[in-house]
Amino acid sequence: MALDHILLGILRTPASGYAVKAHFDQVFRHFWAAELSQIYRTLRRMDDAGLLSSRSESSDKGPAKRVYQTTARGRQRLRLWLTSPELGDERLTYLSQVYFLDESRDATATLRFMRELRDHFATRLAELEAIEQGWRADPRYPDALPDEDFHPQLTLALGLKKLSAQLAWAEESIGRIETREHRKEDEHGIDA
Amino acid sequence: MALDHILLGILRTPASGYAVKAHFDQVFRHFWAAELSQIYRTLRRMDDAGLLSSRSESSDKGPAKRVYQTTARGRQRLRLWLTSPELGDERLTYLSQVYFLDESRDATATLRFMRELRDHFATRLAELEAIEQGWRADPRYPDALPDEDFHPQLTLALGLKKLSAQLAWAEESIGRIETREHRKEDEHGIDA
DNA sequence: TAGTGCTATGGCACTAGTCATATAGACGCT
DNA sequence: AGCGTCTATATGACTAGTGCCATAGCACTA
Repeated sequence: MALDHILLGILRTPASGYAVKAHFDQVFRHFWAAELSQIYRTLRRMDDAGLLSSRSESSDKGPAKRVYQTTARGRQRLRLWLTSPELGDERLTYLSQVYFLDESRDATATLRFMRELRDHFATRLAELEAIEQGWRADPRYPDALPDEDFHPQLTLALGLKKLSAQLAWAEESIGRIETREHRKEDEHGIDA
Repeated sequence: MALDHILLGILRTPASGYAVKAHFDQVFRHFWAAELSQIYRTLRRMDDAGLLSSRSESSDKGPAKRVYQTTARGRQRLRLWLTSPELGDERLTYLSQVYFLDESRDATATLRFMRELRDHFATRLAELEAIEQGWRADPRYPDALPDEDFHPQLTLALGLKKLSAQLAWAEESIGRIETREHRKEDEHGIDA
């Protein structure tokens, strides 16, 4: 039910399904993803349920769009959702891969895997840092921002911290794996 | 398809569906969760597909169990999966809640939310640290561990780093929110 | 011997989400 | 006129996963 509530939050300012998708891709990218098909279906369902209202509006650059907005009941529902954190289990596929990495006996393959991970984290971190740079232009950044900007800024802060941790871990791990490999080679040399 | 491959990894040593569930709850808890119903259906499907083999075995503490084991084809499939990291989008429900936290106008509610988050992270971190303590008993910890223990240890290392980052973020955020509230009160005092 | 709890498997209804595809208006390009 | 691209909405088939429930063996104990 998370997507439902996220839409209630976004649509406090009116937008079309298409625009909402853009919002996900740009703003929510680092903690939530959603497909258009899923968005449209959910919007329709929540409109029927009276949590969103909609009106048709002509677009200047395409066909008519359906603009949704959170209703009073929707806002009520949103506030209820915000009373307590939802802490579902995280699913980190790449970590389960790391867990079994001994199966690929080849150390080169293991290192390639870990370097790919590291590069991914580095790229994502750079993206978030670019966003942060944009924020810094505001003299009120970070703690004097108005409430509606302060909280998004908090999510950015965690994104930066987490990605830094992940990147540091990847780099350390690569170093540790390399050291292990060298030691194995040395031992092999002594054995031979 | 991640669960499929995780099962291929786990079942390199034979186990029943019930035992696999215990494995998830204990060892994989911090990066993957799975329900019994899902596990049983997946095991059955992969047995049919020839990626797992199974045999019936009597149990010393309950009814007969079906013991599964990864086949040669299954191992092949597992190795293929390990060639490149799967970096799907993370979905952090609590972060989307934080994003909209300005909606609950009440600062007390916001702080309660963040403190609940902090407590959760602290608990989870303590759990992982307890597991780490167990590992430390081994004189080979951490870098001289054999491959099959070294890689699980890497996943634990990331878990610790990430949770530390999350905990630090939660504590900083609480401090920042409190400071904002005090400033608001002061301003209100001056206004009045 | 009845109850409780753990071991063990599995079905059913449901929800969330993906991927492919269809339709169509507006605009610019060739 | 036709083509590509962006805007815009939507459906159908499919996959992954949850939550609830049914069944049942076995051990312990009150």
